Amino acid sequence: MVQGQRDNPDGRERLVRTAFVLFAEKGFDSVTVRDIAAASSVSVGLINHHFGSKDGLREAVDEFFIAQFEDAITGAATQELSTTLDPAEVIDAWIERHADDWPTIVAYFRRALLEESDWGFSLFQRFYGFVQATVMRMDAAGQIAPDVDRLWLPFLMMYLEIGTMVFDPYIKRVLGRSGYDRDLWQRRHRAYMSLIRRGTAGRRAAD
Amino acid sequence: MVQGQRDNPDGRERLVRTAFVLFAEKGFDSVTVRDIAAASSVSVGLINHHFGSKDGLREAVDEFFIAQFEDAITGAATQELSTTLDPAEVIDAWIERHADDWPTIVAYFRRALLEESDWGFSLFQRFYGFVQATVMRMDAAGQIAPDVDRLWLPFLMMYLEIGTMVFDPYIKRVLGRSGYDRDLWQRRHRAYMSLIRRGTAGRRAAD
DNA sequence: TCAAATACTGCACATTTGTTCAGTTTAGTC
DNA sequence: GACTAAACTGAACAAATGTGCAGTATTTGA
Repeated sequence: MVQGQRDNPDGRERLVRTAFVLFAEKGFDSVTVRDIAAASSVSVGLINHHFGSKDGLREAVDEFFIAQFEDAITGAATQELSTTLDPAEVIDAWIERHADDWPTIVAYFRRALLEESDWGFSLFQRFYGFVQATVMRMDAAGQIAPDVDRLWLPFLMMYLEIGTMVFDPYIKRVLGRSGYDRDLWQRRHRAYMSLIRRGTAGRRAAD
Repeated sequence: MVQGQRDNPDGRERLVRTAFVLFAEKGFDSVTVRDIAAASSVSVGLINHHFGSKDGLREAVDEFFIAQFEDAITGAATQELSTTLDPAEVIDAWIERHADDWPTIVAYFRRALLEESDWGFSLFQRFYGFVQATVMRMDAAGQIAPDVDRLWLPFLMMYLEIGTMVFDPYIKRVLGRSGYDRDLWQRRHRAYMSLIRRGTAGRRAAD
C-alpha cells in the first residue's frame, strides 16, 4: 500500500531524501519544486500528489530529519552514559557511524533553528531538557558549586554543545577543516568537559 | 547633492532603515521590494533608482548594520576594558543606550551568521579575532592553566558570547522573556565570567 | 485475467516578484 | 524665472514558481 513505498527508494522516499539534502544546502525558500523533482528524477506533479504541497513535503522532510537526528544524538547519549568504555572510543565509534549523514543533519539543524518554526523550538526545548537533566545530575553529585547560577548554566552548556553545529561552516573556513574531523571533535569534547569542570584557571578541588 | 540626502530621513535613508528592520524580522528572501517600498512610503522604482537592485539595497543595509553593530560592541568592549568602574554599571549603561536597536541588531546578526554569506564570515572572523585577543591577554596574565586547549578555548568562548544572540528567540519562549532583559543580561554576564574562570566545581586557586 | 487503486507524468494557469523606463515632481544654481 | 540634475512615481514586462488536473503507466488483489 502507501506505507510499503517507504521501503524501496522509489518516488516518495527519493523525494524526501533529496529534498532533505537540498533544503539543508540552500534553505527551503531557495529550492524550487522543479529542482527537487529533477534531482529526484521524477515529475513536478508527483510532489503534490504525495504531499499535497511544497509545505507538505517540508513536513515530511522534517519528520525524516527528526528521525535521523534523534537516532544519532540519543543513540550516542545513551551509549555514552550506559557504557563503561573510554569516552574517546565511544566518540570514535559515533563519528564512524554517522560520518556520511552528519554534515547534512547539521546543516538542516542550522536552518531549523534559524527559521524559528514551532518544531525548531521543540527541538531546542528537547535539547534544553536534556542538558538540564545533566546539570541536575551533576548537582546531585555535588559537582556544582553553590554559588553557580542555576538558571544560566544549562543555557551556557547548550551554547557550548550546539555551537559547533551552528558555526561549523565558519570553523571550517578559519581552521581549514571541519570541527567534526575525528581528532578535532575529540579535542573539542575534552576541552568542553574541562571548561565545564574547572574553567580556564586553577585546578578543581577534588576528583 | 547625493550625500546630503543621508542627513534627513527621506527616501534613500528611510529605505535602508526600513529594510534593515524587515530583513532582520523575516529574512532577505521573504521580504519583497514592494513590502519595503510600502513600509517606507515610497514607490518600488525608487529602490532600483538608488541601489540598482534588491541586492544593492542589501549591501547598503549590511553597511548600515555593520556601523550599528561595530558601534555597540566595540564601544562596550573598550569601555569595559578601559574604565575602572563596576562592570555591572558599564553593562547597565550599555543596555540603557542600546535598548531600542539591540533586538533588531541581534536579529540581523542571526540572519547574517546563519546565511553563510561571505560578509557573515568576515563578521564571524572579526568576532573570533576579538575573543582570541582576550584569550591571549588572559594567557599572558597567567589566568589560563597550561593544559587548557588553546585551539578550542577561543571558539568555546565565542559560543558562549554569541549563544544568547542566536538563541534569544528560544530563550524568550523558555523563560518568558528576553535574555537581554536588564537583570537577566547581567546575570548572564556574571555566569559567563564565572564559568570561564572556574567552571562549575571548586574554587579557583588565586584571586 | 480483469478491474480498481495508486503511482506518476507534464502541460497549463495564476500568482508573485524583481526590474525597466518614460514621465513627473522637487531642489539647487545662475 | 529658466535651466538642469537628481529624486521619485507607477504602470508594464518577463521570469520564476507553486499548484491543478486530465491523462497514462504500474501495481495490487481476487
